[in-house]
Amino acid sequence: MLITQNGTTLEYLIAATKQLLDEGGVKAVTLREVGRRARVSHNAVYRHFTSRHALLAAVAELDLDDLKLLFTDALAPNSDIPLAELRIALLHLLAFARARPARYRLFFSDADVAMADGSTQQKAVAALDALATLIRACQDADELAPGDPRKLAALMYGTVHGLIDLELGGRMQASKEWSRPEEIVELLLTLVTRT
Amino acid sequence: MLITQNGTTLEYLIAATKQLLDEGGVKAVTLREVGRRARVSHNAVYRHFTSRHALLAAVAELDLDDLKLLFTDALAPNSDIPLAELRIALLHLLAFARARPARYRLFFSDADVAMADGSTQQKAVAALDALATLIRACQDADELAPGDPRKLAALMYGTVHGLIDLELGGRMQASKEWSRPEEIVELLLTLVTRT
DNA sequence: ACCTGAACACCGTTCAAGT
DNA sequence: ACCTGAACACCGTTCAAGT
Repeated sequence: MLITQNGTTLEYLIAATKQLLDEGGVKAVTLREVGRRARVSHNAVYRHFTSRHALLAAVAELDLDDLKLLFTDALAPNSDIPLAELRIALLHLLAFARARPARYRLFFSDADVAMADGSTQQKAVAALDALATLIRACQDADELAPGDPRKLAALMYGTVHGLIDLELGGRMQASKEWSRPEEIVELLLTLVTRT
Repeated sequence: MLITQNGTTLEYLIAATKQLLDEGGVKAVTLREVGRRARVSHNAVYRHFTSRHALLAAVAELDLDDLKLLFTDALAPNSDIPLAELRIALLHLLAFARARPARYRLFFSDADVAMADGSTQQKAVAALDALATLIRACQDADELAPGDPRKLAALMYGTVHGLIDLELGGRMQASKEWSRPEEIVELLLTLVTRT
C-alpha cells in the first residue's frame, strides 16, 4: 500500500505507525518511537505531517482505501449472484477489522481523527457508498427486496460495525451466551432476504 | 447517581470525572484537573483508586447501572404491548448515548477500560441481558417471531450500537445521503416483526 | 527542502512525609 | 486511613540551528 518510490522517510514513518498501531494500539504511537523505528529523530515527523494527529489520519485514509476495495472487488468476479458476494463482503469486513483492530477503530470510531480533516471524512463516505452499490446490484438482480439502498447499507454496515466494536471492546465474548458476530450477520441476511 | 452520604472526597472525584468526560472527552480527564475540581491534590485520587484507569472504570460501572435501568424500566409500565416498549427502549438508548457520548464510549468501546476489571465486564453483560429479557417478553406476547432471544438481542444492540458509534465518530452525518439512526432502527423493527 | 538536539509545558505515577 | 509536595520518567510540540 506504500505509494511512492522505495525507502523514503515518509514511507518509513507510515510503516512504523501502522506497526505500532497493530502491536500496541493508538496509545503506543509516540512520535519518539515512530522516529526510532524510521531511523530519524522524533521531530522528523513534523517535516511530513503537521502533528501526531495528522500522521494517524494519513494511516486511516490509506486503510479506508483498502476497505473500499473490499466492497468494490466483491462485485466484480461473478455478478450473477450478487447476494453471495454481499454475504462474503460482510464476512470479509469482520476479518478486516479483526486483522487490524486498532487501525479499524482509528478511522471509524476515533472522533479526533474524524474531525482532523475533510479528506478522511470523504474516504469514509466513499467506502460506505461502495457497500450501497453492492446492495443496489442485489436489488437489480431481484435477490433483495426493493427499497432505499442507502438505508439498507446503513443498516448492514451499522450492524456489522456495532458487532465488531462490541467484540473489540471485549463485550461480545464476555459470556458464552452471546453468539459470534458471524451468526448475527447470517440472521440479518435472513431477515433482509425473506420477502 | 452518587451513592453515599454528602460531600465525601470520593464523590467529588467521581463527579469531577463525569464532568470532564462530558466537557472534553476522555483525554480531558487528567488527574491534576480532577483533583483541582474536587479541591484536593492531584495525588488524592490514589487514595481511592489504584490508577487513572480504575477511576474511569468506576464511572463506567455507574453508567452501566443506569443503562441497565433503561431496559428493565421499559418493561414495567404496561407490559401488554411490550413491542412498543422495546421500540421506546431502543430509541432511549440512542438518546442515552447522545447525552453523554464520551461516557457511553467509555464502557462499550474503550478496550482499556474493558480489560480493567471483571466487574465492569459483568455490569456490561447485565445491561445486555436486560435487553434480552425485554425481547423475550415480546416473544411471549406473540409480538415477535420466536427464536433465540439472545441472538435477537445481539442483533438489535449491535445495530443500535453501531449506528451510535458511527454517528459519534462523525461518519453518519457526513453526507445527507445517510439516514438518521432513528430511521434505521425503524427499518430493523419492521424486518424483525413481519412474520 | 529536510533534519536535528535542546528546551518547554504537560502528564501518570511513586515516594517520603505529614495528620 | 487519608492527604500532600517534590521528584521521576515520559509525552507532544516549538525553536534555533544546521545541510
